[in-house]
Amino acid sequence: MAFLPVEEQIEIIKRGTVEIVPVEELVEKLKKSKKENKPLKIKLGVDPTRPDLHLGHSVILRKLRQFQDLGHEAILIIGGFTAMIGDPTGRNSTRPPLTSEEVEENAKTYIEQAKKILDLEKLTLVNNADWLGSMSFMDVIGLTSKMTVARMIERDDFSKRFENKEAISLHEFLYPLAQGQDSVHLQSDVELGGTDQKFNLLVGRQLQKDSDLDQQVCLMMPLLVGTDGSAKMSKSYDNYIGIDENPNDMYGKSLSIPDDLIYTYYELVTDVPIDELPAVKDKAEKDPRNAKHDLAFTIVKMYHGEEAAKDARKHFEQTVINKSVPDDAPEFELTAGESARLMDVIKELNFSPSNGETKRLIKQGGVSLDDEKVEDFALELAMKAGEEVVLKVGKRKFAILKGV
RNA sequence: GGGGAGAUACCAAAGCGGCCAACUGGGGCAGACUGUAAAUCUGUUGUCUUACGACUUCGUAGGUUCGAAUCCUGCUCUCCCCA
Repeated sequence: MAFLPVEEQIEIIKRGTVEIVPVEELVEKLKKSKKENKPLKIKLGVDPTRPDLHLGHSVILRKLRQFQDLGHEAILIIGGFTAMIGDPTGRNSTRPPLTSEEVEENAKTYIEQAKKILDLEKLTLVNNADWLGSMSFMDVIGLTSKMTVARMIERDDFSKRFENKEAISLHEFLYPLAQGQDSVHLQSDVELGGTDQKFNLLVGRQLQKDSDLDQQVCLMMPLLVGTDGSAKMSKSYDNYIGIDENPNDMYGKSLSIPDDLIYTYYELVTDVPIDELPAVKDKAEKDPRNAKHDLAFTIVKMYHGEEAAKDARKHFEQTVINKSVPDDAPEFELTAGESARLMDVIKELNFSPSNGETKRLIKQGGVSLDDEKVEDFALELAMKAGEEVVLKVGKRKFAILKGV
């Protein structure tokens, strides 16, 4: 395929990026690639430790996809070997290493989800255990000689852990080197990573130079702030929107982001064309309510299709705005004439993890039957045949109880 | 190799023989409010039990005691200082 003019490529590549080091080299590489009609090798390494992808991961995967669409070669590295070390980046404690079986299993799940974003047909998929695993101890020592202790411990995450008197295992120092070695092996032209990966990406550049290779350009994407509006999106902070999540949750969670993140989300996680972004920004400021609903709709549509997005919008309007029963509330059958404890019904519906929790909910007015708050937690239900009662637990758990 | 400090619920962090299911903050959940699953305010936050209460929990295994998160011993792990 013919490559787009370099300026146009750059414009697409720059969308949402925080930093490209050095950008001039990227321009040169793109020029050369176009001239020789040879795609660039774009590297992205992923750690198969947490296989649940969310919008935060999508930021960088989408960037990789954009390179694919521009005709370049996307190389996704499953960090099979590095996962057995554990990336210390941004961590305040040592990661537990994985076994190779776990890695394989996680990698499968990862790809299963990543295919929603990447073009698998055109993707080069590799596992760094294939080359890192066969290095000799001597090779490893050779690698370590290229890095100084001072450089390692001046890194934020290490120095913080050091100051906080937390453990840093020696093997964690090898992580950036291993990642850099990937770049040497693949002879990558560009490596993608979050801003927190800057150090690791730069090590790749250095190691390539030491091996007399062309140096990769490092492209850093911002870390997407999660739905809480403060910390980066992460499963452990529970402020994430998973790309595999059901449409209703996806829609609702998207709406829960603070208003000032609306534009950022449009820019980083949606396909809204670049030339429409200014208008979107304007709308986000002037009409945040609708801008956010549009955003939520767009996100659900991307991962579940238009129909699902419409349904999700409807569900949200029904449950949250009108506080009424959603169409998709599950039904729960009760034998007519027999009494059943409400607490048990709630437990069977999985609406509450324990009876203690259920009591608390009831005490606080969080449970209602046909819009009437339940006050007695020992309530016994006795349904007549054909009777229907709407049970609401908490903010958004609904069920239709049916007498059978 | 030597010396010292520490391990508490989802996280952080008090408690240091009974009043401790364990202060406090964060998080979570609920109620009110709201364009919102945002913000704010209030309440709540081990399991079982209608309730009285019972049971499990303070790194781990034992021990002392009427009684232990709190005292003693072994073990595991972590941190600091010196070499």
